[in-house]
Amino acid sequence: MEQQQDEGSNSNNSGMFVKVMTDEQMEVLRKQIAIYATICEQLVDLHKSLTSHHDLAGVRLGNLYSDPLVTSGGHKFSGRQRWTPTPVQLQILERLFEQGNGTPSKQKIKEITSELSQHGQISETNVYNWFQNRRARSKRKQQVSSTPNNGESEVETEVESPKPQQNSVSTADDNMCFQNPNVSSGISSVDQRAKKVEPVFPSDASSKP
Amino acid sequence: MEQQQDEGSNSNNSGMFVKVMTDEQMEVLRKQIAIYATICEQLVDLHKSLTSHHDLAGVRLGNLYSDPLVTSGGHKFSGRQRWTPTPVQLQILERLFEQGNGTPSKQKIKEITSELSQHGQISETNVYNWFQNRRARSKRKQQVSSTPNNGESEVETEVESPKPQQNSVSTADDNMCFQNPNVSSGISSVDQRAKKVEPVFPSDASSKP
DNA sequence: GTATTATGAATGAAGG
DNA sequence: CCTTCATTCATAATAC
Repeated sequence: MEQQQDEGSNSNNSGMFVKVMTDEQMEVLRKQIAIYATICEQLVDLHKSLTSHHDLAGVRLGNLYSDPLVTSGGHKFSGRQRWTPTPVQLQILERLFEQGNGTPSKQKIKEITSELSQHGQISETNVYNWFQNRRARSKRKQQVSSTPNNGESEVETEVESPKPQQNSVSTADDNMCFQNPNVSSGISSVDQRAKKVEPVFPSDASSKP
Repeated sequence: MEQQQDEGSNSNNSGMFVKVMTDEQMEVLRKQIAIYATICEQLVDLHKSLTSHHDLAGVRLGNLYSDPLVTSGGHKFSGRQRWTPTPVQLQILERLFEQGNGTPSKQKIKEITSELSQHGQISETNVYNWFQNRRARSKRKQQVSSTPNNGESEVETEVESPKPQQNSVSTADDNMCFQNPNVSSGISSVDQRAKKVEPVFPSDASSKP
């Protein structure tokens, strides 16, 4: 909406069109702008940091790991790579999976881990996860392959799963909460301050681009 | 904050201290504020959406699956079946877990559920499961961390590790990660606009909190 | 380089 | 409680 000179009766002024503000108003206004600027800056920055690599085709998106001990420096992406089995380990694991058909007991896990640690860095969790995933994968594969497939165009079975939650929309000021020290404080303050900003101009600032 | 009718009798101020702006400046200013407001609103909203998932003591955070406003369309939302705590809920839960020394009685569960339902859909079962899982997880973590190795001097010299897998041996219980779905585009635009905003007041509007 | 696939990891829920 | 399953996310690997 185009802002008219609703507030300005100035129109009838002589030549100059001017708005007059008190010093106080001016101060408030300036503060608001500063606050907004700060907020936007922080938020944008945050998002930038969060999205290290731009989105893909719009399907999935990347992510970024924030360093826990950073606290000061910019964004250093200290490695946090997932375990990757060495070929040797993989071989052993595969073999165990075949023979020990689907029963990776806890005790076994320890043994296996010990065994595999001789061939590379590994932890029990890795082994555990590996078996879990392996099994799930196998099962899934079978399911898919065994799907009778009913030559018919498979209809959208899931008609309309209503969203279970997400009702947090209407809540008063349900703000986002981050646990991360860096982020959390930043965001919190931002949010708080955002709330405090009061519009000087009653004109609609709610024109979504 | 109340706005007075400054605009009205802008005429020459008598003894008041006033600042004068041209109409053009006023316009610019208002636009800037509007833009800032919009940006902030969007960003905050965005963050809310992004944090619909959860994470905390764990390692990662969230996800988000739907909502493409930019992506043309024909996008059906995949329904979510299992409960996912909202950030607020998670925060509360974590707190309770810490303080409520590991004994979520049935009665407590009800209370907590009531409390949490204020921040999103939730059921007692969810709370119960959450506590159970949380506990189990903690315990597991401890176990793992308390098992540094097989007592054997770690064979760090993994000769056969063709892959640069510098697996983080640490139990890595603190790492924050945000995921950004299709937000990037939005953010980008926002960012662009933010840059377009030019300061009207050359004065110190840069009071960083 | 980008998009796709494979797979390690996290977690809510169910079973015992 | 503890274990197991199913589902999903994130990322290394790989194809394009």
